Amino acid sequence: MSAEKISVKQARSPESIGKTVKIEGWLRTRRDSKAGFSFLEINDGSCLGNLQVIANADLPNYEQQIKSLNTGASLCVIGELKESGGKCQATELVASSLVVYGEADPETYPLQKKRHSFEKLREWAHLRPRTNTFGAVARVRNCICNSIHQFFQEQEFLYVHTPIITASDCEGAGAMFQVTTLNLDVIAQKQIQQLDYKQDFFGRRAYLTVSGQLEGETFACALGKIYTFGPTFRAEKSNTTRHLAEFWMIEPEMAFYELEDNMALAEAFIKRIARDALTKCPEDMALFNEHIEPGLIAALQNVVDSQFVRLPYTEAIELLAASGQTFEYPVKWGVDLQSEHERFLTEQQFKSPVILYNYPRTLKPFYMYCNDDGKTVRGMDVLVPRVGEIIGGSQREHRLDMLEARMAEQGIPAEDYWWYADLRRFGTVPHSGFGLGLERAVQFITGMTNIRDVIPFPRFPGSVEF
RNA sequence: GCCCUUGUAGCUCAGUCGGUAGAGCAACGGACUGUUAAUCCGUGUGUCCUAGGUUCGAGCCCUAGCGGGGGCGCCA
Repeated sequence: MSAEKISVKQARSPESIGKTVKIEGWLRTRRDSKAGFSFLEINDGSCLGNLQVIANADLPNYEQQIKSLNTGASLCVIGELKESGGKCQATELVASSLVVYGEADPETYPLQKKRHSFEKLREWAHLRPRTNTFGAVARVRNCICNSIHQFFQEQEFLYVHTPIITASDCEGAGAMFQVTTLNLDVIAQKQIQQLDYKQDFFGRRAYLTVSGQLEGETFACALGKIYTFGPTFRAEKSNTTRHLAEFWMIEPEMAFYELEDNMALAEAFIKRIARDALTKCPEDMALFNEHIEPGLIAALQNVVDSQFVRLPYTEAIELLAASGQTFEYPVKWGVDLQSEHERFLTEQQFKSPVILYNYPRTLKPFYMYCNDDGKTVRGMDVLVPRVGEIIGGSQREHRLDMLEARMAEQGIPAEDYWWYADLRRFGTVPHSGFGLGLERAVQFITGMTNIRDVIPFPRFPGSVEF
């Protein structure tokens, strides 16, 4: 028999009725009817829904094998797709042959038909993609990544790969993981006090990157518009629902863009990601809307349709001070905004994404463009409901004298950044960029509350099991 | 790093006043003419996180440690 291999997603479509097909996937549940057949539900990850398979008793391995199949078993089914007699699906596959690739012993297989807590599923990170929610997260995450590339490629941005191992501390964005080939055990045995990094692999100290921004700027200052999309590392011992030690970051960098252009790009970018998730993953988004975050779809549609609020830091402080709210951390000009303040602005005051900009220069790193008032810099943060800061960016300081002054002000050794300063020395241009944390975007789109559940294998303090 | 909370069956949890542990689900066996997290009947299941301590007696009280979750800080 010639049978075309198709996905469960294709097989669930009424257009496939009448075809003889081959389906391969994993069993989710089995229901027997003593009328002499069993219902098998197969999932292959191509979509949220399962394919219902009718396994009749005349199959040669029905009594021996099929009747004792359990959740988790892997199968190959060949048969004809028919219109389903049931109400919950359009199609069903009537098996003419069923091969079991591998069984899943119900005594030891951890996953059940019923739902598990996300906390428990984190202990089975290797099996959790087999569940509805994590399958949906994986598909939406993929959709978001695809949107990101399309969004930039359509506008003639170049995808640039910035290094993962770096010598520069970049922006002081956080504690860094050190990369070394020095033998720590030997060093400990010999009780060496002073390490000679000239003996190390790179001849000096090296780290995992905390941002590709500075390297990205070098390409923007040659090729115009670029973006990076890669892994990023922070050795902070952060224990929250929105921090990871290893995460993925998207960093566009654009020559000839000022802060307003940067804000416009960031807004269009977020809207594009949300719109694509809603239109391309309706089934998965419906699951999140129903089981994870009620009202999610309406809220995202509102994000797509509305204008983001743009609020200078100084006005935000005035607004918070006049709000009548009591905050744990009092607000006054010059202090950094805390989570509670950001949450108030985006969740209560405006009920929409908010772009805060023009921060006090003392709060922000040396590379941000200094405004004429001498007090503020052209930095911006995009805050969204539930997640908080999803994007951080700025117009970059492109005036050499100002950059050097700011480095001195913040105690940054200029000699380490000679190549960065060269961009200002030779053909400097106004330019801007921002960084989007992919996992925070996935949280925002899916409504998942813990960032550890939107990345396949989360890294956080004390955790590298998988 | 700080604060709060939690740890009991494969999973979710209950466990009163300190008297040596029990529900639902899953699993297994059976029933059922098309089911949809099927339904109904029956069966089994324990290092009560670990180590000390108090007590005639500890799942329960005390101390320390370890693990999980949440909040804060750092940020994306």
